Amino acid sequence: MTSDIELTRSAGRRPRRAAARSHSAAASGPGTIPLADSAVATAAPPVGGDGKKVSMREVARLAKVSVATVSMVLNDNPRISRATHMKVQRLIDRLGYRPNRLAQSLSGRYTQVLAVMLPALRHAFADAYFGELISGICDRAGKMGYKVMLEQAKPDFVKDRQHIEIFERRYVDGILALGCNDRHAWLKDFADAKYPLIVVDNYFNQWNLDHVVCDYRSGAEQVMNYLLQLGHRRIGLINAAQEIRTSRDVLETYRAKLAGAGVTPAAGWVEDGKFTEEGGARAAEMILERDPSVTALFAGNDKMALGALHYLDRRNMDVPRQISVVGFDDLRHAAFVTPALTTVHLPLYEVGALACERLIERAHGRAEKVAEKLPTHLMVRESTAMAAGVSG
Amino acid sequence: MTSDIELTRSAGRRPRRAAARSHSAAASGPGTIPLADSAVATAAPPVGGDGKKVSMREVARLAKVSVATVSMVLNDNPRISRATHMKVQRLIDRLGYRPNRLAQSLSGRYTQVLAVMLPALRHAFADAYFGELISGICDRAGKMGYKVMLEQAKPDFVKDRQHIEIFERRYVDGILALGCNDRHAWLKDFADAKYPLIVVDNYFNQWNLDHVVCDYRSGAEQVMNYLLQLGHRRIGLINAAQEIRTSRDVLETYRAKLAGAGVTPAAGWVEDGKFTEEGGARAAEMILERDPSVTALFAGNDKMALGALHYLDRRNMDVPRQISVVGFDDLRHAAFVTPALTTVHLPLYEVGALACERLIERAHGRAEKVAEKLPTHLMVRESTAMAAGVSG
DNA sequence: ACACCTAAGTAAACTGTTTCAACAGGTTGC
DNA sequence: GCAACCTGTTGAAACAGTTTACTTAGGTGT
Repeated sequence: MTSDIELTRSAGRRPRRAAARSHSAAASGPGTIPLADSAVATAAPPVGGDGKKVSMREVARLAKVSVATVSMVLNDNPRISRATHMKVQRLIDRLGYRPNRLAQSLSGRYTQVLAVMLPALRHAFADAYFGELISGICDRAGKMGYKVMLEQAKPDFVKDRQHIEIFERRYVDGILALGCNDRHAWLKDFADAKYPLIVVDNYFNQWNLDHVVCDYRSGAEQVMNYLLQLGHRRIGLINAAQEIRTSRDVLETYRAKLAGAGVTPAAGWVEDGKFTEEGGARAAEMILERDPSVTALFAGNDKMALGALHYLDRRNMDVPRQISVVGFDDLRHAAFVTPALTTVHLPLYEVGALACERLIERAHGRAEKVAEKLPTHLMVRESTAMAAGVSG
Repeated sequence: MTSDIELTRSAGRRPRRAAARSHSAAASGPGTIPLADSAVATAAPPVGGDGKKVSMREVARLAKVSVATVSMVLNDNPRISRATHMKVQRLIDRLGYRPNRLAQSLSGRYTQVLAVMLPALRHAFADAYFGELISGICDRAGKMGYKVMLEQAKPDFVKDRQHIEIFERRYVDGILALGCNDRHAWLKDFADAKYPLIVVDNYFNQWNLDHVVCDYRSGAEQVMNYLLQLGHRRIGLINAAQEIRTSRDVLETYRAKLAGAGVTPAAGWVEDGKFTEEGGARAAEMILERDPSVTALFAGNDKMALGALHYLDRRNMDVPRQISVVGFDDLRHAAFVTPALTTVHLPLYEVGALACERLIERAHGRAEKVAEKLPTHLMVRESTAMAAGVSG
């Protein structure tokens, strides 16, 4: 690459003292080494340390106990007496000793790390939807003593079986899969629950996978009820990615609710908006070109709704007087736009946090399947009004 | 918390075979164990494995070589003969053996993990600015065989010295610090370059820290030159966070350029927009209230510029005919707004990627300080025009 | 007075890899 | 004919912890 620095693991030789420990111990009886020997003498907390990093062995030597005892002190094992515990703990504090997590994980059962798997979209990280989920995940993980690793499910990643490899090579204890859909066949490798994985904000019927989702059906129902109540009958749907189960839920709810109101939706009322602003604008255009009498547009996410608003603004159509627009997500941004967007609030932060917690439980032996559904609610703002021609 | 599952590390007892290896070897000469013994017999690739995870020892035993040899095969050590290399490699493939990364890192020098440190903002992950940086970081890290860990510099995190601890406990090889400012005193712990850290898209004069930044001064110069060329003289600045060096660079450039054009900026022309849409809107309002004759607003980031646009729209002011607006960042969103935002393009993806690469070099022994400045350029779109009263 | 029990602590095995020092066995130099 | 070198391989130490099985000392029960 652009650097000529060696990046191989077999780099720079590290000096290995040949069986030095046992000899020095033999030279003077065990524990006769004076305490002032090392960092103990410094009174101040060892910020930056004296260079050498202390190991459990060092602590044990200075405390005149075995490494097993130090380990047990660290893990609050009740077999250790109050006095020894205090003695060792004090030394730990004084030396600024911190257990090496690699050694702990190697020896123990857990890595205390989770992977967040993002779709291979170029701008997945710059997306407010994923950001909300990740925010919830990171907060909860931190509280539970876990670290979070970022992964992207690129074609190569899956082809190389890396989704399995991060477990086999003991990188992580579990995976939180965001933004996945029916085409992500690699997910079926987790259907047997051999390695813990939780699908976040989507679910699958074809594979038996753990999941934590928002209640998209109920959200869509609230939107449709509300629009129908406002007198809308010719309602367009800007949906997306039919390979996503929750998107299909929205579409099905839309159809069912229209049917329930005695309306047969025209084929032209539904258009794919590809989850983007541009797509949403284009979809709005298509729908209104095919049927200019449509009085409301229901978008499958806020981004597409904003795109639609944008298109309508360009066409000088008055939202909400001429046409109503509803989104889905309730991103921060949605409230801060003209007109402020009526939308379905998804508890994405909570979904992320809960998924994280359940995943950790799973990794620690929880047997029952995880299948949680969190409630959504409608945020009525300024982009919706009575259908034109209906008196309030 | 909400779960009663044990989360301690000292969980479930794992059976330990007592010195079984040496005994079984004694029972029959070394290497006389039949090959069909374990997974070797299966012809198909071991997707999912046979349950037991294979270690290097297992591979060595079946290949009738030492673990040292297997290790050298894995690391392509030239001291291993072609024949042995092939024999061992074939077995590795057949068994689906994957080296344990914890053991590798424990034994070796590097963890092959970097931390991305984000500010403690509730919505840091949902931010397009950070998203771009992280996207660049993750891509480059992946290409260089590194994993990326997410951290948030919350007050507790720093108070507990966790920014040091992630090194001491061998979680990571280095830190990429995003969104930091002069108040982040914890950064000075890295001034001595004891542990590798690179400040991303900001820099410090008070602490000697590695950094990779966009050229904010040059970006601001381009904006000011352009606005002055269009005839603007009464230019408002919506800036933010003066504890950020690059923000001060923008402010200083703004003042210098105005002075160069013989303009003394009124005190009321500069207002803090707090990097948010809401703040940008409020700042625009303040500036225009104090001096309604201002003909252009220059915002320190796109979010604030969008907020300003929004405010101007609400006030029915015509952008760009009545007033011009310029942003800074060039987020995807900026191009997709009415009117499309004229802004300074920051190569955030590239900054992230380069910072990542330099950090890895640093972790691997690079001695020279990292201080890179990437060029920016003006994206002229629809939100700017000749100043009112100036003929084109 | 002896077996039995408990509490507190320890030695050693174990996790899975890297790397060094040593070592056979074969060439080559002189 | 033997010292010197080279090649390929190995045993074991090292990394830094956890956990098990054992030991020792002291206290009870009968």
